[in-house]
Amino acid sequence: MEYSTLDNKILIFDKSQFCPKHIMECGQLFRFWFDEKTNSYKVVSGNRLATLVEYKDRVEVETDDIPYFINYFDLDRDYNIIKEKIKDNVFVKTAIDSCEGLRILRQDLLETIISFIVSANNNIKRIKLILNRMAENAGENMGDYFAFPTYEQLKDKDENFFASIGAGYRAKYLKKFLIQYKDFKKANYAVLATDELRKKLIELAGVGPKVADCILLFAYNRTDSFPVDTWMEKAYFDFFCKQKRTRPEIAKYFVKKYGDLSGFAQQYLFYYKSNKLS
DNA sequence: TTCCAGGGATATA
DNA sequence: TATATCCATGGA
Repeated sequence: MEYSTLDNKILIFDKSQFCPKHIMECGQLFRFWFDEKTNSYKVVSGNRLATLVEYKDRVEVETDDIPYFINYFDLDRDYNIIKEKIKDNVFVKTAIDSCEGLRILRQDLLETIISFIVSANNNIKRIKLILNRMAENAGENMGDYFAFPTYEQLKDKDENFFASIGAGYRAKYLKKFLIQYKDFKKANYAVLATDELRKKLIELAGVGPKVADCILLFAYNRTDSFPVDTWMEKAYFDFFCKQKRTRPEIAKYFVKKYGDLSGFAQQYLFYYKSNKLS
């Protein structure tokens, strides 16, 4: 996709490939805030901030770290080619039309794993609440916002800390995960093939098949993964096939169908279904 | 009051 | 390997 930079801004004129609302509100990240007064989104990734301001003819991404957010927003990928390739089904076509300009982000690994451990059997509003309280109570105060906590800031927190910010029964998973994470990070599993990497992720506390697929897609950019949650299970039965399958089997069904474009198809369908646009 | 949310861990067979 | 049950919390 074409874009340019000017001072502390990234300028994007092709709004069909970059819509702040659709990128932010599709459930792949949780630390963002919409400001009605300025019609803009603020998004925090780790300790970095970007502000997305939408105008009639363009979107401006304001940030102090332009290279980081060029990668974060995956700006060098052409989504119009992808959209054309997966429009094989009227529901996918309708889903894409409902959220054109959605992009899959390249997010920080630790923040993504923690976010999706918290997401299990939870709703987006409460996931955001829990993660923001985690940042406010353990992360660095950056003035206008709180950074997501680093591993060093989290590793000595006990289970009670995570319970106190509302994580519920996931508190013990988070504590156990942090103990496992040091060796996980050291192992450099990023070189593994997607299926092997998924197995390693599932060994982590609080990470099952669905959460692993979210980590694969949103942190490792493995677009040959297809997270199946309660909404995608509904989409499968409503739009694709009446045959009863478990969630991992539904995921395999879609990966066989969409291959390396599975993750994109999944995000369009998730946005469409979870926002009850059908 | 009951159901549900970007499910996972555990027990049981 | 396959199924059933339990799990904190808060909004609908």
